[in-house]
Amino acid sequence: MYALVDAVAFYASAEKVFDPAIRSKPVVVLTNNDGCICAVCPIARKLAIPKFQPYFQVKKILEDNQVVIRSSNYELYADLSERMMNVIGRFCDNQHIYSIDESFLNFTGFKKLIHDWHRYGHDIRRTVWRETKLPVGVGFGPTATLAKAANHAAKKLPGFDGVAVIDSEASRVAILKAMDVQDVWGVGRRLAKKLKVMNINTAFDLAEQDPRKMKRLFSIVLERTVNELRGKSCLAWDEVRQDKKEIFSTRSFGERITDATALKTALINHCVIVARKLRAQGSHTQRLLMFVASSPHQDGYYKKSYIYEFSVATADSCVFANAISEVFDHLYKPGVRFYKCGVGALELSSQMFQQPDLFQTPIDNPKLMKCLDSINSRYGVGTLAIASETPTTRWHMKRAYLSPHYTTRWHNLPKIHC
DNA sequence: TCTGGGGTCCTAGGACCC
DNA sequence: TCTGGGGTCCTAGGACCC
Repeated sequence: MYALVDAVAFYASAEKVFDPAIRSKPVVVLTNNDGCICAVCPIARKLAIPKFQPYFQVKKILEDNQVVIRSSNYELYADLSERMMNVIGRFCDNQHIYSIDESFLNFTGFKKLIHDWHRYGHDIRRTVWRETKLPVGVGFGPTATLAKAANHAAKKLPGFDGVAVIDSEASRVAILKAMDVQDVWGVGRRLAKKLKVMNINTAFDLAEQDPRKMKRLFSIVLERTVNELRGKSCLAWDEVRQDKKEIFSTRSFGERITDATALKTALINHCVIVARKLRAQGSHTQRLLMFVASSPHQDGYYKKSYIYEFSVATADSCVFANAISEVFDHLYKPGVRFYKCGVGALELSSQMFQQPDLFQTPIDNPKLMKCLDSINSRYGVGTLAIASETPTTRWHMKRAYLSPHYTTRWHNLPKIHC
């Protein structure tokens, strides 16, 4: 049995934790740079406020409905996420954190025999609320995809109070029949459109298809999904939590930038993040992609990328930074108003199997990186940084509606007025 | 006069997720 | 005046080689 536990409109709920005054109000949270709406609380959802709509396009609707607006406060969300995951993790010793607000629990071989999954689910919900003031939904199912489907039912279908269980053929059929095919994990807008032309409208319709036929018509990904919906586990536990095959760090700027130094510093910051994530999963790369771009929404769209090939696979921040300095002139173009840039490591391989170069002295310094990582993990990321990371010019993120970092900065501690 | 295979690698863009 | 997220994986199609 699997469970999927996730928070209801996590970012919006997180904003309400330390600000009870807005708990009964409609709240939305914006993406980086206040670009789009990325979280809509249940109260705001009733006002039909669309997710992932550019903010400036719905400004009027938000004002008219007196919706509370918040900029993304990742420092707060990351901290609350960690607390929430710790509480959830107490309910199963095999937990896989899938995203900032979702975690799968695998009860295969669980030490405790659970007779009543409903009750167990409500236990989780109650405990998470009591200890973190975050509302969660819980779904149980014999495969990860069915647990996801149950979780969807728990939160969206009437008659479920935040917990849904698929533990019989009857419950599987009932929940899948009530679920639009587009809400299935792995089926997006485009795929749903094609499926609906074939008269496959609900999750149940999809589950009734021949998996091999779906593979032939669409992809191996959909074949797996169909099998999972039929109760056959295809996303093996260790596959759900497989190492990443590529790792990116990209970001748009709060304001357009034209300055070469600022752009270069931004790229170096991204490559440092990528390098850190690579080391964290024990991977390294021989190919590093770097790109810069102007706004695709405006005329004269400029986009340039470069793939740097190292002679030996590495995850060394300094080596990455040097690579960027080396090829930066190929990317930068004076006069362009840069909107976005990023760095990605492609074709990752395991650090356990490094193939050194016979004729060259090593280009990287794993000991130095290990030292850097342990200092930063102890005293916080950024405590120790490479010199070229430090911004000489400010490029800030636009966050006009930022809430305080209640839990991570002393001067942001919530104050209680008596 | 016209036609013709098979494999690998690369890349941009598509699709999906949160 | 101007504004449009971030991350990962897959695949079709082009280029090139023999």
